[in-house]
Amino acid sequence: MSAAGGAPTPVSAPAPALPLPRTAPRPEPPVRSSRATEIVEAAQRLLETEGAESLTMRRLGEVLGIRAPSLYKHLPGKPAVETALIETALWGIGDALHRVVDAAGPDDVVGRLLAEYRRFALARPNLYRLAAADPIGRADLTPGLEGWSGEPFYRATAEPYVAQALWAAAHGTVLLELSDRFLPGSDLDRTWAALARAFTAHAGD
Amino acid sequence: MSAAGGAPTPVSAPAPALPLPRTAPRPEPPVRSSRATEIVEAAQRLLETEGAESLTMRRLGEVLGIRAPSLYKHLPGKPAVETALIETALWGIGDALHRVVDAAGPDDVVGRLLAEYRRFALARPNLYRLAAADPIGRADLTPGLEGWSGEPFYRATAEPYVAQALWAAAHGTVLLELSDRFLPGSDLDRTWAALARAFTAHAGD
DNA sequence: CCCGTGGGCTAACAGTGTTAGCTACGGACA
DNA sequence: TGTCCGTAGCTAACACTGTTAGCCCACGGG
Repeated sequence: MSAAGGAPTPVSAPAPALPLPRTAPRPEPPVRSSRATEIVEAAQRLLETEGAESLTMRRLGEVLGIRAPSLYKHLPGKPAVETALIETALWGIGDALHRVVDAAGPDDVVGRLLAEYRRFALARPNLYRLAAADPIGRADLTPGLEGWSGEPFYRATAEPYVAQALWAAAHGTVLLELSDRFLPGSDLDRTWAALARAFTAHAGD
Repeated sequence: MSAAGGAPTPVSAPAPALPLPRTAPRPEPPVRSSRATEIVEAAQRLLETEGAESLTMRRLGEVLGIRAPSLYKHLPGKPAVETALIETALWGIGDALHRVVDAAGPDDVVGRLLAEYRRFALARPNLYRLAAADPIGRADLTPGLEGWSGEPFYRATAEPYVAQALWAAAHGTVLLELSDRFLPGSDLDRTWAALARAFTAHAGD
């Protein structure tokens, strides 16, 4: 999987220079009280079944048979709920993608990675959108989680900046697909295929 | 600008099959009353200077020397203000990108296009984020605007699905850069360069 | 003169996140 | 057994959001 080797060898690039965690360990999930865990799980169900606009403190209390202010006995506020959900998403994505990179040989790692990324996001659209919402409370995230969850892209490309570009491209494509913003009638499989092709070596051309 | 032209000829692909507007005319901006125009302009200033959370009807009235309910004499509601701002963004992006494709010869069109896309978004971060927010009120957008503003990507790649992938990739990269979600210490110029390289023909390799 | 309309106003409603303060239960300890 | 204290619920309330109803005044045309 070096330079002139077999398949994935991405676009040749100038010298990489960036301190990167190559095999960061999976971070430890934070310890939460059992009731807090129940609340977060209920929030996730609520988010997926009824959408982001229904994820309100009063509604969340309602599905738990509780009034909204009581939630504050277990969690400091709504941002904490959202952060917990974002972490759920990041752990899920990280596990799924690492699994793909572990399993697949180096033939078409990029394609498999993109497929899994897409599959994950489409299966939990509201959760993915929440995690993609702009002002991520990075200070409150489990340290190392964000990096670890994106690491499979680095493992699959072997060049840091290509990895970042690939990750960003996957992110953007998923977002546009979720928001249904591609031209009506588009065959999105082909869009994803074009993306994979762009990030795969063109030795056979 | 046909198929077997000069340089940009991207990744070779199977048969494209999608009804695509190749040179859609620039849509007509909607006619708004002069007061409504003032309001939208004030909203844009407010959005850029104070951020999205300050874009509230009361605050918007305040900067205009007016109470919030009076705004409803000119515009049907807040979604209408946001739609107007999104249209502003789309027209701006479309004009800027078409200009690039018009001017640049076919050498490194992709790179120039990406650079301009990035420049535009970074100059108006809050506006771009607003336009990127998920549930775009497509029904209320000026017809043809969305397609026209993305058309430069099609002109630059000559293959529809590569164009979609490139557009999505640019979108995702901008969003991550705006949200500061790349690894700290990253040289984003290099990330963008890697993206451009991935979508450029590798004839010289 | 009268009348309508454009463009402002206040009051109010339903909904949001959040805080303060009360209360009831349940387990630990003297 | 009696006391105490923390846990986990509650109601009332505040400040904020978008939005509607209804009032009022100035201006311009028949």
